[in-house]
Amino acid sequence: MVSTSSPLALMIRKLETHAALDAEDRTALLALPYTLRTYEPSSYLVREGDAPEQCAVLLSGFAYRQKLTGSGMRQIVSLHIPGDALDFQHLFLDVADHNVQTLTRAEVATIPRTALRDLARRRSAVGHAIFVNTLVEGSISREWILNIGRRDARSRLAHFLCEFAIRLDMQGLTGEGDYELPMSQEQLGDALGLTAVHVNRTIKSLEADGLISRNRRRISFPQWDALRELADFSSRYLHLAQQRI
Amino acid sequence: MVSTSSPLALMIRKLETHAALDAEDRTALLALPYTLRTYEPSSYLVREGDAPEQCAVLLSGFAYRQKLTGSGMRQIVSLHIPGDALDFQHLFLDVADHNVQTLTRAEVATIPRTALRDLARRRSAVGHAIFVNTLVEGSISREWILNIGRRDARSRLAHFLCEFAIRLDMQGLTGEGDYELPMSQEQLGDALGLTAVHVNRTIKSLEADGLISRNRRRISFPQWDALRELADFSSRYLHLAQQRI
DNA sequence: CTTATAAGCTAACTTATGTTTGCAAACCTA
DNA sequence: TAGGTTTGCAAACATAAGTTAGCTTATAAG
Repeated sequence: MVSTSSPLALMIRKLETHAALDAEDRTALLALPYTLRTYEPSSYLVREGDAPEQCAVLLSGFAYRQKLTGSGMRQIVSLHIPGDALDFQHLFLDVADHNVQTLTRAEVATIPRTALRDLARRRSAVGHAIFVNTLVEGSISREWILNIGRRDARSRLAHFLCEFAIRLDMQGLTGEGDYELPMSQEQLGDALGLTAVHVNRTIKSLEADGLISRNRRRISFPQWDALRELADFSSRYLHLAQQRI
Repeated sequence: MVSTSSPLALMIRKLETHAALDAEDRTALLALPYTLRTYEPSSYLVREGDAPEQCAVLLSGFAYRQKLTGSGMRQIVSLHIPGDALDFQHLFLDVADHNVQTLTRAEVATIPRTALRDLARRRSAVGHAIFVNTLVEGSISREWILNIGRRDARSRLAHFLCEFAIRLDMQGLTGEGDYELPMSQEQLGDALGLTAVHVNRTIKSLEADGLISRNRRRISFPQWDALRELADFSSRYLHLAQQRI
């Protein structure tokens, strides 16, 4: 497996959940130049309209993509956990169409996009892995559209929580069966297309039904199957079992 | 430019809006094996759970991607116009995570995914063009999440109409400044996360304000700038000016 | 031409979600 | 310890959007 000594190891692990890489691919990825930096909560990593020359990879902490309406309303369009690449878009798109912001304090490795682009071209398995990663992100976006467009607040929140828990599990970032949800109810609202007030109501309602249980932002799922049922959650869209070609 | 004699010419035109292809790339694309078929309205081209071996390209007519909730509610997650590839996802993802359905009668070319995959690997400009196409689709998904999550019905519908008109224009499919909107109000609702009744109210409201004008499904925009303003529409997310590398 | 069907339209009513506001607990930072 | 700031919580109220249902107008089929 991958050496855990390099900060990029987690990104490689993520890429390998959807595509096969051989030893040379991994070596080449580990040989990529990068710079490490720690960001405070709410720091911008990418701003809409920017022409980023770097690709950011999240090593620890959480981040999200976000867009703003002309009148200043915020919509979080994706949530990212350690190991996620935040910037594969900008390998080939020249202008950022959304903002990327840290949720918590976060360590980020930035790779010059030319280096990554060259590697993707040189080693087709790497290019393939990046492409598949992008496709899976696209699938998640489609599920979010469904979730926001057609599920009521309870199911919508439940679905979000299921996705969050499962993605953490897949990256091996899970604790004792409870999860630190790293966002305020305001931010949850921004992710779900709801107001903070209604998120609060909805959390309370799930809690009252025994579907979640929590202590500050630490949350656990005493009736996982019931929650999953309410959420109408199927993990197909995460493509976890993607055959590695 | 591209010969218009081949049915695949329109797909090539689409790919070239975001990436440069040389003569050899075009020749190779035109040499792809394909079968032509005409589908009736509402035909399924891909079903969630399928493992498609073909890539579908829309030559004429309209189509959409769609997901269903456990309780049977439908959400349209993207809309497609002639020239759009409906299936680049399935070049590298093995199981479909959504349904693809025709909106109108439609001509579709299907290409064996192995052939396209090989070509993408052999000619990196083609692979690049496909990747960029996918990235732009991802950007559109993010804008839809914002649209559905944070804009009210009037802006949401206006935004949808702006996108539709501009995308048709870009593909050169536009008439005299009016557009045939190929969907029922029910389907519009499914695309916008609204009910058909509310779509009707909202259309009427835009019409009463003189922002749109229509005759059956033929629609025109007597005050384009005002509509665009209401829609909070910026075309950045369509990446129309994407530099062709 | 007649009928059947789907699409558009409208109205009355219900409800989920948004808005505003205030307060209290937790958290930071000095 | 104090003071400011963010977050969570709650209640009262407002409203956008959903629901149901019926009626009209196109379009298609016989």
